Amino acid sequence: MGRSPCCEKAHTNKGAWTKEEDERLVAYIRAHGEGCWRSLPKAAGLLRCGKSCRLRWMNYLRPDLKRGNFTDEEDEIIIRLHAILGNKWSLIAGQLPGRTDNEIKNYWNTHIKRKLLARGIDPQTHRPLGSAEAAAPGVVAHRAAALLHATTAPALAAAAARTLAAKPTPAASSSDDGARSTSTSTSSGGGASTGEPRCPDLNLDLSVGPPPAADTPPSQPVCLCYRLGLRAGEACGCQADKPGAGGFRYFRPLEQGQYI
DNA sequence: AATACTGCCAACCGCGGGGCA
DNA sequence: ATGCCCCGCGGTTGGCAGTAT
Repeated sequence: MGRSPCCEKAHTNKGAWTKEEDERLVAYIRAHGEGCWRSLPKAAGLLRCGKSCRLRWMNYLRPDLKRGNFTDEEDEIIIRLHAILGNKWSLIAGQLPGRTDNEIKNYWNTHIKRKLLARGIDPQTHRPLGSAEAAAPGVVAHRAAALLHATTAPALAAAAARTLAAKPTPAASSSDDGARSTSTSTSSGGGASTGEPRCPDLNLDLSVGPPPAADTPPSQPVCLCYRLGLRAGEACGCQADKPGAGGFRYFRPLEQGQYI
């Protein structure tokens, strides 16, 4: 087939963005909004490919980005979500307003992995280090799929289930610096599951039963964030306290014996 | 002071999926 | 039904800054 290159590479700049380029991009998006990234560079007078423009905007120039260090609370949210979703950085980022997938990915590889290792937890499997058992792909995938069976957010659930089915605890980046310095004792996946929680210090039981202090019966759709112990206005980006409002991320637990 | 090493992060690359003709 | 186009994602790389020797 052969996909054509995304841009005329010979006529595009690469590498770090200059202040002028940033200003042009911001000015254009302010005036026209985010639109077709492929045609944006030309329209904005930038010698960049559309992908580069999108990345620069998404990861650096967007006005709603939260700059600065991650809080401990954000750390814990990332860890919890990673235990369920694996390296689905965009999904994780979706739960952390103002943070980008790239930022979270970098932060994971440089900080959180080390943090987990210091706690004696394998950052890949979220199991105690030294444990002979690794998470069983099938079991984990099925469990995640069940937990994330979506009603109004099929993409999220499907992506999570797909990911975990394909690679339940995706290997960390093999070449990045964080991995270079920390990814030594991790297992390569596979092996039998004992049913033991992947991360014993985290309550990841999202599958059944009402959430804490919930007045919703188990069969009701349940917000993933809510099940993770988040609340709207906190790190949770949805509006779990406003039923019926848009932007919900609801997940309905499967009935007993139900499979996806 | 110079050099080597390490950590961090912005940016790039290639692929997969969805939409559309 | 098929193929193309575009977007978005995850993995990876490169360069800069800080630290150690």
